[in-house]
Amino acid sequence: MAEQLQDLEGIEKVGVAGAGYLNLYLNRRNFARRKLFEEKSSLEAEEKKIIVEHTNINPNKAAHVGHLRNACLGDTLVRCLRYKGENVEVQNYIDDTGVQVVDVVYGFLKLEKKSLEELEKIEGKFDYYCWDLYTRVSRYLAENEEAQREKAEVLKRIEHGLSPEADYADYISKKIVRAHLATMKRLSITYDVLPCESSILRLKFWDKAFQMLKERQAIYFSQEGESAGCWVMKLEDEPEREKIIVRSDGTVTYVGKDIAYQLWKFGLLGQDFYYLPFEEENGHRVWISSAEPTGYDVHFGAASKVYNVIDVRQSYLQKVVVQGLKSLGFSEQAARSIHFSYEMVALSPKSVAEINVELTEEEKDKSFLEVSGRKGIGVKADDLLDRLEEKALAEVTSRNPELSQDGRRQIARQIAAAAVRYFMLKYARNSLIVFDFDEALNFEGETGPYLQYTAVRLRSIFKKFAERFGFAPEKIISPEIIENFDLQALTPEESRDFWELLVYAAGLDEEVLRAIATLEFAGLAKFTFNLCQKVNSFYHNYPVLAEKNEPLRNFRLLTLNYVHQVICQALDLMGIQVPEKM
RNA sequence: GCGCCCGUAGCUCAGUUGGAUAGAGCGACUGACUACGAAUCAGUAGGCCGCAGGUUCGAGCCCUGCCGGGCGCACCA
Repeated sequence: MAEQLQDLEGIEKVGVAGAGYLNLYLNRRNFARRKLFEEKSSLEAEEKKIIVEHTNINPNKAAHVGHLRNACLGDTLVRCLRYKGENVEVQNYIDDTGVQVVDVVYGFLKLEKKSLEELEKIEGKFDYYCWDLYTRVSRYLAENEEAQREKAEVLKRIEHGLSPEADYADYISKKIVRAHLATMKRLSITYDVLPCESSILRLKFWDKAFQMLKERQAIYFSQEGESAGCWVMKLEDEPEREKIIVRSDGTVTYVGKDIAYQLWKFGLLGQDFYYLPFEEENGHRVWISSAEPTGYDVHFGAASKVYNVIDVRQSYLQKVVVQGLKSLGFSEQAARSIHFSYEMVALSPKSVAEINVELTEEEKDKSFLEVSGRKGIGVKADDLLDRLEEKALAEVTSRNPELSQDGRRQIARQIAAAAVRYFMLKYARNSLIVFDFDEALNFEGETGPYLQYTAVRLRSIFKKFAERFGFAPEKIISPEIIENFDLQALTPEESRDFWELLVYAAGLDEEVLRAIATLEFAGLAKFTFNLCQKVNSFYHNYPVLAEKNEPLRNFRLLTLNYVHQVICQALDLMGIQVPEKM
């Protein structure tokens, strides 16, 4: 085997290592030249169009840490796919007519007895206001059967678009969606389109999907048993189980609507929404669906592959959706419907103690607590970001007192966002995160701020280099440095460290492909962290500015410059910005 | 009851389709700022990889059983 591999391109020699191993030796000079100067990304798109759906927060309360995990994972997937060259559309589904919004509408109508005008006058953070109201309503509904009937009536009126309930739902959900988008913007997360459930209902997407499902006999009308009078779907791998799609009163369940939505995503419904601009910033426009013609000639959906970022608890329902596609004969699309599942974020007892909620005796005994909007158990995303910014601001101020107030605030925002994003990515997706403030507020060790700090210091070296030697690193970056530099002249230690650093840094593309294939970003996070550790150690051991030997000095600068580029690229993929100073 | 997930250092977690001596961070302990920024770096200690079988030349990883924890299995979303 060793002999046959002898002629491989870029391979210097092949050695038999024993124990069944072959060692391949790279032609080092060629490898270095290719990595440092020639090779750009060799990745290429494979899909016509990819839809990534993430965030999907019920628009009835503030976003919490669990939602942050979803959005960070989804946005990082989007960034990785785009880096690979894919055409990606980001969707954030808005369940603006669902029971959670109805609860809050009911709360405003019955508990608060507020008119729409009064509602508009509420001061402070509206999403926070609703957070509290939602827990009050939930408690009230649980204790009051008559209220549940009243709420059911409100739900029906909203679904049919009747005033005033539907106006409340529209006002509340839109206002809260704006709050969510503002929260996500703090983390550099944006969307292309916001498809609304209200649009799906009014444009009768479901009716069309229902027709298709009936025609293909993907669902059938149950005559007996518990599901009598319902339209149900049988599960392929669990034939004894059936899932109700249409209730006996003729209304469609959430899964049914989701099947219609999934069909639309693949362009299989033969119908599209209308769209209105919802927000715009830096030339990027976020569109929202509408049930009425709007005059805008824009279209979304019709993808060749779809990722749904939804927590693991919905695995079963996602399976039903995929089965729906399959039963309709769209096996290709079914195979390209990817449920990107991840475990939830729970709270440590210590964190719960900080958020002022009452716990039952049973809850007090647990080692962690599930986030619950109904019970008001959760760390709000904006609260977490505020605390991080406050801490970061204090740190920045003590280190860079000469910077302006605005400048320091800007940096603190970037650091806070980095801390959150890295925190959400560093864990494997099927590992449960037990959220703890002390851990999340840490800026040292394996954290986002550490990565930023590494990049900032590298930049600082480049800046000082330019000041001292009169030219920027870019000026001396040329293949000649490698061609003319005698790699053999390096000490054995530096040679070893240099090659290790270079080969490691060169692995970014491979890491991104792996992340996409496994939908696992913990590896990418780890890769970036390890690279930062290596380069920190490297420049600690091998100074640039103090080096008297000019070729060696330039060679080191070149090395750091390359690694800096890779780190910045990796950080960008994770949605982490690099501050000027910190 | 059935299905899915987790169990690796005191704590939080990695461990690449089974591969060479199981790795990080935090915490603990030692060192390094008159220095390209100490949010850093160098080092020390700390492991029956939940338990028991099995497959394999080789298992933290695959199979079976058990123990412990979590989540699903709505005419809720």
